[in-house]
Amino acid sequence: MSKPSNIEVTNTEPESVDTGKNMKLILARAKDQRNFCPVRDVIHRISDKWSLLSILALGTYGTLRFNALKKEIGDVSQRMLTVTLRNLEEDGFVSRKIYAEVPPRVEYQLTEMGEGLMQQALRLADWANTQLPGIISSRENFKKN
Amino acid sequence: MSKPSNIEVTNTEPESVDTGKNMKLILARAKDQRNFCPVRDVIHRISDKWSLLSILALGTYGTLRFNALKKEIGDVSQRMLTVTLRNLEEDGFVSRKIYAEVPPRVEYQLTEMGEGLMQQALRLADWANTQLPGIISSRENFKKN
DNA sequence: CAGTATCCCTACCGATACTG
DNA sequence: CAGTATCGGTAGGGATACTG
Repeated sequence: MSKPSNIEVTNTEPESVDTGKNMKLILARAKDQRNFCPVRDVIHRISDKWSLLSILALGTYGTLRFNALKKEIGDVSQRMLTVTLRNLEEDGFVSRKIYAEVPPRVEYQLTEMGEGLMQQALRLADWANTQLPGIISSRENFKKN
Repeated sequence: MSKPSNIEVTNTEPESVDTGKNMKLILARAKDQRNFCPVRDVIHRISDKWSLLSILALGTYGTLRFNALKKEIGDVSQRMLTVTLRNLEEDGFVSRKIYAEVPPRVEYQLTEMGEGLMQQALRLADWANTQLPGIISSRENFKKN
């Protein structure tokens, strides 16, 4: 649990699925790390209601103050934006700079790791978009049965 | 909402982040689709507690019966495995074949789309693993302040 | 401006018991 | 074997009010 000494998951070939014994290793590790799995961890972080939108907004504008970000996202509550940003900051995806002024000014921006996360999200978005028609028709088909 | 006529997100270059006006389009669409966004949809599907593990198990073994899958995952409740599999089936990631026998036999396996989803997950896993040290140290640093 | 603090509501999830 | 049905606990999230 200390350090991930050897990474079994190294899908450099996006077209092919790892098969056979390698998959068993991956599965075994996934089960092992049930309570501390980096994948689930990252997914959990971006799967809440506002993280992705916050990351996308920061990626778009570079730097945003709290209320500018809030206005940009639109319908997020003040509380939830604070919680979201603190979590992202804690994990190192977002940096937070406080300027000692009155009234206070706080600026948020993506860290390098945060930009990496956004790229992962965009990738997933790309794939999801291509799959969308299939998902929708599958759902409609499911309803009928 | 009917069909995604033009896909703006086409990150074929994994090394670079889309910048400028393209990002604004992406952000605008993400906000627009707040209540029906394919990305959030897919993320939401795989972000629950058991979907990823189920997909990984099915990807590993190819075909599994309900109780075999349950045993493989280990600590999932019967109810939650049923719910998880139904959701995955509804979206077209998992197929479910019922054999008219007594006692009943039901076999689950990944669809083609499900294998695609697993590949996306493995990709994300790969990235997450490389980022893990950074995330951990960021968290520890955060605690101190 | 950029937050906390409080309350409350809902969705997810687990345990247990029952069934075709 | 492969599920439902029911209940109850917990975490995510929103509304509102207050503050350095």
